[in-house]
Amino acid sequence: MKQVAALAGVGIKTVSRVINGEPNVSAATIARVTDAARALDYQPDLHAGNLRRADGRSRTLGLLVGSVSNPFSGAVHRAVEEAAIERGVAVFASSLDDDPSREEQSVSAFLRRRVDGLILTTISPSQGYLAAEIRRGTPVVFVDREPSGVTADTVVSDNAAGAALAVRHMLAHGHRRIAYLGDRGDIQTARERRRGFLEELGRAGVATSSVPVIENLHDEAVTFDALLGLLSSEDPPTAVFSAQNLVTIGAIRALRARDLHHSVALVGFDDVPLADLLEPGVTVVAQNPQRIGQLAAERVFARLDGDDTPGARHIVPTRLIVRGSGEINAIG
Amino acid sequence: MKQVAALAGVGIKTVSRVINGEPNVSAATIARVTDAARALDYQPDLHAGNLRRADGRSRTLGLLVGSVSNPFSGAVHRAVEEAAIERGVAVFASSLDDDPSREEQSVSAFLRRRVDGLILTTISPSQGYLAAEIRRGTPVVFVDREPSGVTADTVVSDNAAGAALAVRHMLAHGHRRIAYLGDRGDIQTARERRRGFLEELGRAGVATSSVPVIENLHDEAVTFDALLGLLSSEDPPTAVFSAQNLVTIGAIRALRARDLHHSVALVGFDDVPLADLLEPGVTVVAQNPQRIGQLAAERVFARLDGDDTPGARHIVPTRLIVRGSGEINAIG
DNA sequence: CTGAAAGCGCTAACAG
DNA sequence: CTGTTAGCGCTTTCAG
Repeated sequence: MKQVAALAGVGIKTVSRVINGEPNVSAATIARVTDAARALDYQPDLHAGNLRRADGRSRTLGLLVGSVSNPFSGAVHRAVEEAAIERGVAVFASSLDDDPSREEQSVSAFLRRRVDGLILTTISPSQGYLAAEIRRGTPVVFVDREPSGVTADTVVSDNAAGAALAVRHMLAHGHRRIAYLGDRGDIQTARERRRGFLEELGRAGVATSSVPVIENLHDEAVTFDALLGLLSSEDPPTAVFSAQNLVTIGAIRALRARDLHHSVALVGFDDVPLADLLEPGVTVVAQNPQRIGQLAAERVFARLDGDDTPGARHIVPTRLIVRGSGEINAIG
Repeated sequence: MKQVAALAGVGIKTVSRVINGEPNVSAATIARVTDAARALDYQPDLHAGNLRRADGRSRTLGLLVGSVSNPFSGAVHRAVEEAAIERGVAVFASSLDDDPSREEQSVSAFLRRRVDGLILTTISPSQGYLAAEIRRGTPVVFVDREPSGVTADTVVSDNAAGAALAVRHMLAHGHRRIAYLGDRGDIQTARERRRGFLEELGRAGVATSSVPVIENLHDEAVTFDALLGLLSSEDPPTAVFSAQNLVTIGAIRALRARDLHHSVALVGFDDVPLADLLEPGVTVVAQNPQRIGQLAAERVFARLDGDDTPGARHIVPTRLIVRGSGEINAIG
């Protein structure tokens, strides 16, 4: 900045004024400063400025998603970035990969870089470590999973309701023996989906004690093996509810391996790419990750703009997409 | 930091020493400072430190990918983050979305935040605007697409060779009339793939002037329409080479809509999720985005560690994955 | 082993 | 309309 001032033959403060578009600078001076800045390829140091700036804003957000390689996370990221870019805000994005140590590590990395707000997918048993930061006024919004130990804005799918919807759909097609294939039990979202699933079965009069429930499935391979085992058991299910993305794919593979994809029903939670091109098409309870990301960003910016209402839960509806695999009727 | 120093009853510099793990502090003092920091939930301001620090490193990278919602970009992002996290470096990730104005805008946002290095996917006709920054010593690595107007490390797939591989495969199955469905012509990578495609056809003695080449396909819908048109033409192709992710998906849909997916061959460039579960399975020339991201990160860190060899091109091989759609023989 | 003073690049407050 | 001075939170340098 000093170099620019020297080259333009003005004071350092005038350069600052031009860079920030402050009033009270003559057009000629503006032009000279602009030229000098361009000539030197000058980029203002945003962080140095924020050190002294009144609002102290870094125009930066920290985003922690489940896994950058999951389409759900990709969509959330995209929506957040979209909203951020409109406000000239940059986004730090990290992957949780369902590793509790990475959660705190990433948050700390964000905080050291003085982000203006945090959008977090979490896995730790408690987010109490964020209480002080939230009290200090940093907007924190939880996405996809509800926090524990702190109160803050939270944006989630209607996990239990969505799972119930899937169950009702399968019940309507005559199924009574529906298996639950779920993600890790330490993931809050997974527990919600299981709850919705079991409660709906209970309401339909199915003895939930006899329902095949397999959890801690976290990738295709593990799910594949687990479902194969279940299909070979004495009393195999006539329908399967797979409560996550990758679990659904693993389930598809297992059903195909046993050539049961046309006789055992399958409904997945969260949409799967190309699901409509498979045979049969994969019926899913689709989430709305765009909306989740968008809402999360909205909440952060509302807080930054002064909203100080208490943190609330925002629930984004899911919807059933019928494609074939969920409409296979129970036999007998 | 002042507060921590006060609470611990030491000087501000001692706090600094403890935070940075510098030697020459007594164990007792370390303990007191650590306790005070924890009590106050103190997070050092990384940027304030870098203002004065000798190396001036922000421990931050800027990453610009094609589109966060494309699995290819997701994989690159993941690989870069993986490598970065090992070194305690955070990653800013932005999406280009093939908008030239966003390219410079994002780079500028990164630079204002004083990232240590840049990993960029580009779309502008020239990256000359980066010349000064590169000269200044900021490591810049281009991924997926080669830059124009500057020399720097570049990590790309062997686009032309991969396209040629696809062509050879289809020629071996008796095809002579192979259509090319490609992405936007202003994308360097797309031009390379077309070149590889046409040159290989030429080598096989096919008159390239008669080859159906459709470009500027950038999403499923446009591709769908374009291929439908081509299939209805007087001399429809017996095989299709789709030179990009989403183009491949659009092509699959079009072939199915005409019920030609078992009679017209299809080979795609870049892998598609669940490609092996479709009927027929989708034969592709797969890229290795993990390797691309990893290599790019390696190059940035090597530069930061002092490597000052001239910028070079790093080519990541592709490989043909045979799944069915590419092995349909030409009729007649 | 520890602290005081100076300064990184910038903006706030005030003076001209 | 423009420049000067102080200070943001930290590290450096140098003195105890």
